[in-house]
Amino acid sequence: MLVDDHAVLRAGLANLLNFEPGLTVVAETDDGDSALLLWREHRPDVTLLDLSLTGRDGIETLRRLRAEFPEARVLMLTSSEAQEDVRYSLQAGACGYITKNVRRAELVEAIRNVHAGGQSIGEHVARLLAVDASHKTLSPRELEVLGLVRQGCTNAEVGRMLGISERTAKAHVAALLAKLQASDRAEAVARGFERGLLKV
Amino acid sequence: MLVDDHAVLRAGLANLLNFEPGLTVVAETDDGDSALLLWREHRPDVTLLDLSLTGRDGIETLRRLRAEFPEARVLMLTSSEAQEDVRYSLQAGACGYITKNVRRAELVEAIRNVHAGGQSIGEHVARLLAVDASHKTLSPRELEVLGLVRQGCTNAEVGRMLGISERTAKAHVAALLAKLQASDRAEAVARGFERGLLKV
DNA sequence: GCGCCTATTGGCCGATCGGCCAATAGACAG
DNA sequence: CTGTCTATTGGCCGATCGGCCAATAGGCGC
Repeated sequence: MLVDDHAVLRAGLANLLNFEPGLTVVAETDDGDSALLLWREHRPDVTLLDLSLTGRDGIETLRRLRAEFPEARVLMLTSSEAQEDVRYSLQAGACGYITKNVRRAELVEAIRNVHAGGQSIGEHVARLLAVDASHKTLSPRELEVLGLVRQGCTNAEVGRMLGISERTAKAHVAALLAKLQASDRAEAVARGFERGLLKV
Repeated sequence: MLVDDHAVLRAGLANLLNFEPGLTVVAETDDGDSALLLWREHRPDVTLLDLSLTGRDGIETLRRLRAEFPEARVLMLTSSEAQEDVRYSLQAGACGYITKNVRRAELVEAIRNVHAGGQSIGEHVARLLAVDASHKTLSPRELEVLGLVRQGCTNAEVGRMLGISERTAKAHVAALLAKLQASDRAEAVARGFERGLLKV
């Protein structure tokens, strides 16, 4: 099954995969919610899933799918190289993660691999994971603060928005800077985008 | 001709377009430099061009192609919705700009349109252009400063890096904040990413 | 040639930041 | 039950920031 918001890629992919012996595309959609419906209906052996979908995002769709069907085998096929995307995908139960610039043969191999029960991580992606592993994860609160800092909030404003004292906001920002290895809030925001914590 | 760093999409697209009466894919590549070579050799009626390529980026490739062959008709086909990407593409002489989540029929229509000498701007993209038009453009120097601010440089450091006084660096940062409508450097960095001035 | 934009620099100042010290309370895991 | 993590708050201070004033010089278009 194909789940991707690029109809052109889906069509092309379907065409391509159907020519591979043993592979058949049984369903496709650009929408996270209908992906769940289609999965129930078709029970595909392998699901190719993009991160950016029309409705709900790919990670959320993956979580819901795996919650309902733990046996679902999902191979992330996306163009995002953000470290957080990779990590959250695998944590949410994806069997693999490859970027869209793979060659045809690699994709087919990854699909067969996942179908056989294996894991498939692109080598480039594996490097991202390694880098990511050295990162400290931000707490939910810190993520919230990062979002406000991104909007230009001062520490006092962050405090007001979250109903906490300015002092506490400062503590969160300080934690942010340390975990993101940033020397000021501007760099912290940049790191947030680079790591995929912040989206455009 | 297809120029896109996603081999899978290229293959699919080629397959798909070759089924359209009157359309034939004569060449494809994932690399900006070889795109120029292939254009010279094949003189395609229409070139589909992505922004992210293996070597040189799409905008640069577009500029070089148009410089050498002003008659080249190029339709940008990309997943970027960054305002600057749209603007620079059209300024560099693209005949159209559509995002990869178009439906097949729309893509084919756009190709025929561009081939006939028209312009093809997706409606979603047109809205981005409208928003972008209200933006003031950053000077090259300001872009440079934004890049340093992103890295966490203080005004003094920016001055040192650029061989100018801290005071001048401050002036540039002040100009940045005004043009990006940001209240501090953190928000300026965020706006930079949102507008496509900064890349992950 | 005149005007606009860009790049450059100066002084001044209050607001804000980031780093240092230390402390309490709740949650969740081992 | 103990320990680690998160969230919370306080004071203090030098460094940095962003905004205000104004000025000069070069480039580019009308």
